[in-house]
Amino acid sequence: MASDLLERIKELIIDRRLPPGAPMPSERELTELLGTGRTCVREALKALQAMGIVDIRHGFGTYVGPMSMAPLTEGLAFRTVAGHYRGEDSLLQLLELREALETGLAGRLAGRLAEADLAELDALVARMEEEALDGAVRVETDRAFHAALCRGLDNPLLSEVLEAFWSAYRRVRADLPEQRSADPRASCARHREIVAAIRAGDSLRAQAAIRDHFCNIRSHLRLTYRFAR
Amino acid sequence: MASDLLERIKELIIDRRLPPGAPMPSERELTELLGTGRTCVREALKALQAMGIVDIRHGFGTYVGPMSMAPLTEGLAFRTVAGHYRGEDSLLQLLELREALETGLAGRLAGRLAEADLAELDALVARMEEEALDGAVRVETDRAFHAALCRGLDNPLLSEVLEAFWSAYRRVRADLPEQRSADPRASCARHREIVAAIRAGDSLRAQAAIRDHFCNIRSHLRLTYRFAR
DNA sequence: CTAGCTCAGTTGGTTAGAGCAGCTGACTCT
DNA sequence: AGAGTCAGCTGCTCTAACCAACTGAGCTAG
Repeated sequence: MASDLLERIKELIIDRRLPPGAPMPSERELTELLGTGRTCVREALKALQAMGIVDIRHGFGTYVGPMSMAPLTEGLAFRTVAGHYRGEDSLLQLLELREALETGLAGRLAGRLAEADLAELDALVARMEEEALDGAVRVETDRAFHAALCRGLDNPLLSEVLEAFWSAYRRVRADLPEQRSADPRASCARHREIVAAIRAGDSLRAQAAIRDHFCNIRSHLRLTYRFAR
Repeated sequence: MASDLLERIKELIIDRRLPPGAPMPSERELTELLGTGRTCVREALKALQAMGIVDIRHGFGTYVGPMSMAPLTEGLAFRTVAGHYRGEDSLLQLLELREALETGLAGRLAGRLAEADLAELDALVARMEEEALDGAVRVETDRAFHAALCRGLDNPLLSEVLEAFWSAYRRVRADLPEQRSADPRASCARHREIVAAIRAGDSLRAQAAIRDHFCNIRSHLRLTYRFAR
């Protein structure tokens, strides 16, 4: 009877055309509305929260979630860590996933990026080079670069999914102890080449640059694996 | 106090190296183990279930989940439907996401697919053509084609993510009423071209074929949008 | 009159206890 | 030996009460 509670709450959101950020009925109201106990309502809401559909704020209320892809990060990171500890090359798989997506992106992106976006990418690479001199590139800078890359596509979903993959990768690297980082100088050069290729409108070159970038990361990853076993 | 219950249960899985399918402690045991009420344990488990980390079976027990990307489908489909009803081109975004990923895939796939896989793809296209004569291509056949495509990559994560995107797209199309389907005959030809390009080892041609395929779907989608408004 | 505090009333968070419902396996009766 | 039953696991649902976070109205002190 209360097994399709999740669906019914989803329907409620759809039917009422509730936009992200809109307040949901309170737990007590939902309890009456759906003719079920509060426990079940709460369990359903928790599940919806895990999916990013709903946003629960203690003492304040429940709201329609931002519908971002952020929850993906959670599951993906966990899956990857768990797989890693069981001896799978899950981190490598995650990296390949990102590579496939970004490669496909670069193809469509080349020559279609506004000069403003290109300038921002230039600035980010410049900052990377600065930071590389001080030792290591800040994580935020790298994230900003990848985020700026797909902004030009005008596809929020794509951006968020990529961001989620990136975060998951990052998180897993942070969770796993043994890590050796790549040469930051070489990494900068690769980033610069990516921007150059896109500016030149050379789709093939852009893809090659991305692939090259990932190939480098991958080889370092493999090194890590070898030492870990 | 019980706010990081989720994390603690995840840790439990990691620490005990529980593989997918392994039995979790029962709710009552977890209650004692974590020193908290049963309600909270259940809420946490529900959330974990929504992330695919745990698999709950009534009257049987709770098990470590398959860690598949299937839950992604849920959230993605909902987000897309909700966005659509609010006037966004969310379905188009989802389609572009798939396109970017499959394009990136095709690049790496070309020439690297075993003959056995290619033969299977051939067979699937042949079946499509048969079904096209009877009216419309069965959904299962299309799914099988896309699934077979990435099997050659030996990257389960990639396959699952793609499958999740595909399912979400499919589900949304089914949920939304107004739909006009593409010409099945033309669709078959495009699928055949994709296989041919990959067999030829022509990375560029394979990408073009995929792009072409999606371009066709997209134009039909746009048509649908125009009529819907 | 205003700045700040307090408190009542909202919301979600947590707990305990009871009973329901699905599944398994051993035990019993035919 | 086979079929049916039942005890004992599991998760599911509900109730009722209380805790904790936050808001906003209203009061108080400056």
